[in-house]
Amino acid sequence: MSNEQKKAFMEYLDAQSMKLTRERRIVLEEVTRTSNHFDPEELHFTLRERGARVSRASIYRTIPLLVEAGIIEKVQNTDKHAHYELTLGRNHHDHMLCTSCGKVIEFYSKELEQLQDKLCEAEGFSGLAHTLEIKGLCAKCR
Amino acid sequence: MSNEQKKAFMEYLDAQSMKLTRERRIVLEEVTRTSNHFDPEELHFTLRERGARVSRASIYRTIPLLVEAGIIEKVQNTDKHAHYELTLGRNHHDHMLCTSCGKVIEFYSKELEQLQDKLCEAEGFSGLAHTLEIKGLCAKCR
DNA sequence: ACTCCAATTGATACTGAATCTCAATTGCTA
DNA sequence: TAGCAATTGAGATTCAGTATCAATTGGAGT
Repeated sequence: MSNEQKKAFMEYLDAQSMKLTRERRIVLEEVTRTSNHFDPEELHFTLRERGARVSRASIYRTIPLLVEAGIIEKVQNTDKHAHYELTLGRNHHDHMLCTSCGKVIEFYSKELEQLQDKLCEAEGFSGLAHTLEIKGLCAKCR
Repeated sequence: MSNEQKKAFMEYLDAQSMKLTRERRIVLEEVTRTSNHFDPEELHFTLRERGARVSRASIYRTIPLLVEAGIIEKVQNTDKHAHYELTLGRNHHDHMLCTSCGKVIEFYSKELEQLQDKLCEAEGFSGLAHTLEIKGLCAKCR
């Protein structure tokens, strides 16, 4: 886990008069350690496997805090349950999702970002965040 | 309801050896009649109010058929439950969502579409559909 | 380092959207 | 018009996510 992420969380908690508990530390560590994408149930299972005792309730309670602290973001996808990804300390990107094999391609385009800013301006809209998901077939599946 | 929508549904059902039942007709009519955006529970309630007897189960069973038939699309939003919007017979567009007042701005940009095609090509990806949602503040709320 | 108390936790109950079940009903094809 | 596969409705079920509340704990103040 980068210091940046831990620092951001501690600052957030402090600002809210919240405590950095053992459970919150473990969740943050796991989120930043393993993978970029995760969902709450999977996280719970992984922690159980590794012998870290953190209840399901605490995981569900901690995730929104990490979102609020700007460390993770909810990913928009078709699935019924929520997915998240680590964002703090990583560059912004959008997603292409292969509907055949499930592959996720992360991509970034400066041009795209600029165009979106232009479109927001045209509507008098102040854009803060966006999610773009393109569904289709990856090179292998097409 | 436009003929185009009814025709598309009948063709889809036929191709799947499915029947155009009273219930499916009522759901299609309501979806195309009222609004662009809706969710299943709201649809159920509205139909009850209007005295049309269609069970919740049938509504939940019909919606995926309308999606498959290309008549409606699931909308990606933060909410916990699914939302859909009428798409067949309407032009493609993306959304800006005001996080303060909830206002939804629909917009279209040819430039944006072309840029996405270009980005897909660069990844060897065959894009079929996309959703872009920009969150921020509308002109009034900013 | 110790005390104290509000914040937090875990176990479990609960909620609500969505799906499944199955006997009764109904489109459609011949 | 008959016949049967597809469909329906009512209610049971699932499952992600939330709420409850007694027991525990972090950390500010001393």
